[in-house]
Amino acid sequence: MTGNRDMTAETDFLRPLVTVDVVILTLKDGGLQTLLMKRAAEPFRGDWALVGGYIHPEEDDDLEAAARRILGVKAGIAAPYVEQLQGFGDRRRDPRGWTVTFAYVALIASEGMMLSKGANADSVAWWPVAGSGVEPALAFDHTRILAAAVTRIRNKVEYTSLPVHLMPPCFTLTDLQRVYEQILGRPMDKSQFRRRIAEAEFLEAVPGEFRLASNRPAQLYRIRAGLSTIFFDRTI
Amino acid sequence: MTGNRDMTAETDFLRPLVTVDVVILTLKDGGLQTLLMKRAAEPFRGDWALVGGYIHPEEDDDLEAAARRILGVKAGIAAPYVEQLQGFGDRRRDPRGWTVTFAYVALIASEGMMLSKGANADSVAWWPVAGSGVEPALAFDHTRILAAAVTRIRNKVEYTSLPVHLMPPCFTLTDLQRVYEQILGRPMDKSQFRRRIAEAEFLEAVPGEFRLASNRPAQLYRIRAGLSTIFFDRTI
DNA sequence: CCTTCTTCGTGGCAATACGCAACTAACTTC
DNA sequence: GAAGTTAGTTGCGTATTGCCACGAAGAAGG
Repeated sequence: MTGNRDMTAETDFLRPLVTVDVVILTLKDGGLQTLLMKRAAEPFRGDWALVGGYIHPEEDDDLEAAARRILGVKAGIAAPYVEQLQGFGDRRRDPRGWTVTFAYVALIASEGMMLSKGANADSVAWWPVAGSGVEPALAFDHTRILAAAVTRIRNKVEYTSLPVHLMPPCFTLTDLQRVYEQILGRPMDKSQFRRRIAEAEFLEAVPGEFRLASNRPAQLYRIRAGLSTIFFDRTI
Repeated sequence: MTGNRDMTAETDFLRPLVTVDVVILTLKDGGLQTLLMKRAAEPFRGDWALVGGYIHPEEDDDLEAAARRILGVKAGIAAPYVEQLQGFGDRRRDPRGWTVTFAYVALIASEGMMLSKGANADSVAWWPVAGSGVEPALAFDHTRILAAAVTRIRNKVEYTSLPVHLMPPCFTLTDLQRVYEQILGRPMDKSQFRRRIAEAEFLEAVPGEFRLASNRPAQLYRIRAGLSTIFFDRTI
């Protein structure tokens, strides 16, 4: 026992560095992909890592605001779907000392991703997610964080409308079904799928808009105004 | 812009105090109840608050270890079901300055709860959860944390075997059904309930053990060895 | 203009699951 | 041994699901 720890004033407790790490997921080339940055500084220099940064309490009102700011500054991404995943505070996760992180998951549509190089990385790239992880070993405990994120999203897709955040503003029901199928890794029945979407009533047809090809045109849909993620009664 | 923030060494970033707050839930008197401590110190002196404490990075291997240690030290509770809920880091949540917390949820069986008075509280009590909260206004943002915990647990009960952690080591299927009903607030069909439990195969009959009363005795069950929380295919 | 090709969107069952309620079982009490 | 109470199972009408097929709507090509 150190003896004096429990008697010290609150401000004498050990204070860690606090970061936010964001697992950015999108759908590219028929599967989930995540945005990683190659670390330019020690520790783990040269390793791939999640997009993350320190919280600036003076300008970040809360944790989600910090996540969104970091998303903008480090990856040039604005206002996607952002959800807190979990905190990680293992005392050995950072060789520099005790560092805790709040992990977030962000979903963005495949389009409109402008990648800007961060000050702390010399490279940014999309990596395909195989299983619940990615090919290279990641810095810190980021492999574990990524796995937790992918598991969370896969589970949630089973009973929510979460994949709409991976879609462009207008899309067809077939498009949406493909996205569900790619995330869940299994084919779904067209008839069943459309029944579920219809009774959840979170989409609306865009009047007069159709996707045209050399076949029957498909109705375009968009998310009904004011609605965020919908929870279905049962699995989709 | 302060100008010098982004150029400082990592160790110069603002470091918050880091706490763990545990929402302890049990089933008493026919409903969910949560364990609260009356604060003996400022701020919020005299207000009720969640059981919480500072992380001791030298002795807590990770966040869950800290939660379990605090559970033991502050509430005298050992080894129940513990799950991380969410992190809260709003810069205004603590009037003393920036403090972040990792909120946990703990479920314990109604029996075997020895309440010990913590150094920082002059009173400990169980409060019934009405809706998703509790009658008194809580210290800090604990009302919000409690609401998030109750919502999480209620949702999870719909499709998991989570309520077994609120049960004694041996129990009857009728007991378990009552627990589900009390948490979800609605009656369930006996036949349906037993089918779901049977096909999930996470319970085993305790051979020869029966609950005796002035009527037909009921088979006692226990959780099968090595199993934790089960996710059902559909809602129970 | 008519045939072919492709994808869209809906409709039609057979099989399964669910909700509901009755029924039997087992044990105590009077 | 009749009454009362809770345990545990069975049966059945109805709703939901899974699966597949059919018609619709366009482009392309002869």
